[in-house]
Amino acid sequence: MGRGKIEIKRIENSTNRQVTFSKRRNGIIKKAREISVLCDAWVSVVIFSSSGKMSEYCSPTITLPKMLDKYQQNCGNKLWDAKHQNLSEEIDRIKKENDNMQIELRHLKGEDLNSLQPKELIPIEEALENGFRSVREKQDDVLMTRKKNMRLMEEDNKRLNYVLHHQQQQAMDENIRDMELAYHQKHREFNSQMPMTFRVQPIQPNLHENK
Amino acid sequence: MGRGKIEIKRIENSTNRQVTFSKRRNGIIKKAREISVLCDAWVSVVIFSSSGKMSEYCSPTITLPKMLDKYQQNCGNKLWDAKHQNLSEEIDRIKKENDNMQIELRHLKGEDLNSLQPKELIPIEEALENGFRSVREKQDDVLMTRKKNMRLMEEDNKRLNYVLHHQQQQAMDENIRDMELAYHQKHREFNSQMPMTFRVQPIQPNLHENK
DNA sequence: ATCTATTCATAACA
DNA sequence: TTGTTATGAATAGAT
Repeated sequence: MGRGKIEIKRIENSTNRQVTFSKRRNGIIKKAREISVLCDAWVSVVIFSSSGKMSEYCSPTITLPKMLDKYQQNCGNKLWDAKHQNLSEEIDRIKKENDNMQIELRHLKGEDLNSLQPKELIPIEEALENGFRSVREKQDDVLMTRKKNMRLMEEDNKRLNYVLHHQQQQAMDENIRDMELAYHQKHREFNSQMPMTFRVQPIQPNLHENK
Repeated sequence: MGRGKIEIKRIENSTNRQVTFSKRRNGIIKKAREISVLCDAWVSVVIFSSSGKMSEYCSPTITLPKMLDKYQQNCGNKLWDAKHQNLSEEIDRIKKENDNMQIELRHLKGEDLNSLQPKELIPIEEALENGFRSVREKQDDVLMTRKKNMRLMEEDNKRLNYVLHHQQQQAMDENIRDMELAYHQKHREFNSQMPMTFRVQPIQPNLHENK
């Protein structure tokens, strides 16, 4: 069907293959829909293109899971049993792993030691010693770091305090100078309107001027 | 296609419906096979007639279970039944438990401590201390028991030695007595056939008899 | 089932 | 990708 008959074998031209795929996929799904309407049939079609894109059709009034249940009932093929078995096995495996870890943990915590042979205590003791040593080292690290930070902070603090104090001092000094200036200014103004005898003499600041 | 166009709706005539079903079903499966060959596609077709008869097609190189796995991956639909789901959930649960234990174990063994907050080190240290103490106690117990057993064994040994020695002594004494008896007997027989001067005199054992 | 007139699907092309 | 069309395929109805 088409402009020429084609042989049923893989279409080598990738573009052609893609186009043919699209058209034929639509054709199949149309046919599936038709047969399910015309003949009361239950149909499921799942198609993956070579590039992995999925298309599906499933008759209305039924779902794919139900279809597959029916499929299992019918053909006896065990669709999920294999999968099921795998899961069960994995569970067993993990549970065993779990139990072993559980036991190891309990032993490390000093529980159930009576179930052990005296010789088996030795590696546990060693593990505990190693673990303890590591934890202690880590804690020492933390402590050291903390102390170091503390020291740095203290130094920083000291420095800041010093700067702050210095600035305050400076500010105060400036203030005093300003006050002095203002004082002199005022006096000059004041004295100029006063008889000499009433003029107020500066007390301290200018002592050196009189020397 | 056919002697006349048909409307796509349920075919009321049962015979016609059956015939049409057969023909179209073959058509679909043929098409499915063709597209899978022509286009490298993976196709699964499952068809149930209204009377419940099943037909299927699945691309070669793939099985229906695999198709369904792929289907699940693609569309996220849960095809598996509840039982299956439960298993999956249990696996997840156990795996998480496993991971937690794994981490705890590593921490107790002094590994991966850098991933912890300093505060988190404390309970670990305590656990290690407790564990260590328990193991030591257990070892002490073992030692004590061993010493005690040793002592008991030694005492037992001593006792046994004593008993053994005693028995040996007794046995020897009895032996000697027997020998003496035998000796006397023999001498009596012997001496009775001998001149007096040749008679052998008992040496030690009977010294006290001569006193 | 088999046949065949007809409709349909689609390969090649645009 | 979409549409067109010549052609082969599918199939409805008859046998």
